[in-house]
Amino acid sequence: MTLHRRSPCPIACTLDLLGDRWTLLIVRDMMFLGKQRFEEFLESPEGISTNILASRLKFLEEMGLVEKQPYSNHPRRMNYQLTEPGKSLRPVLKAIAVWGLKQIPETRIPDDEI
Amino acid sequence: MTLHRRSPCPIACTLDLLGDRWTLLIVRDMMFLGKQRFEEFLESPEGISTNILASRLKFLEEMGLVEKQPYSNHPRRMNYQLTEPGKSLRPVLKAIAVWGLKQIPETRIPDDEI
DNA sequence: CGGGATCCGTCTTGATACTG
DNA sequence: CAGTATCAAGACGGATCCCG
Repeated sequence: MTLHRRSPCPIACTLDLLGDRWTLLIVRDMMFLGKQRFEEFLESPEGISTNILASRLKFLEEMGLVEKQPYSNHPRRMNYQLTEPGKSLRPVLKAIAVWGLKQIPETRIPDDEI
Repeated sequence: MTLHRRSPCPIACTLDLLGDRWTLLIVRDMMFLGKQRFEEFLESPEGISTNILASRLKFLEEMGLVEKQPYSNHPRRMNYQLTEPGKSLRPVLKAIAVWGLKQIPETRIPDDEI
């Protein structure tokens, strides 16, 4: 969540935004698992905690990668969806997944993930 | 530097290894700028500090992504080079760079970077 | 001089408890 | 259900020290 830009390098800047252990997992859940609600993200096996999830969702929203909308007529039910810039992270997640599958033993794509 | 595996997901596992603001920048310096020495990494504009650099280099070595060798006949001069698994991160860095260039304003590839 | 290790103050993370 | 408050633990950064 660093907002200070360390250099003009696109790799450094992207890592400033997304270089942590959680942010891209939320994007993964949205992109490949179709998750949209706070509680759904909490259910992922990595076990993100509520304050981290809230702060990352807010940051993704501020970055314009995610949009938050009220869910139909439920009072406090929120819906998080990837924007087009958010969806454009797909090749990044794909490259990371491919590398992990090849280089890290015993990683695998769950059945419900594309 | 988390060694605890949160899930079998290749994205989560890769983020456990490389999901921080510094590790992939060292790989970038090796891969695109041909840097090989401690002092060269320190010179990058992002300004990594010596303790962080030392710990990340050690971790990359432990992961088998980097190899450390004595430099010719200089006594303590060390040489850090990417192994084949390390070099296989190229598509990941490429995808990150492409995304950053397109989505983050005022990022650019320095002239000396490919 | 090159390559770290160590200390220390600060900032960030994350687990848990709590709230509307 | 969807978060916020709290607070301990860890990561960062930078200065300095050390060692061949």
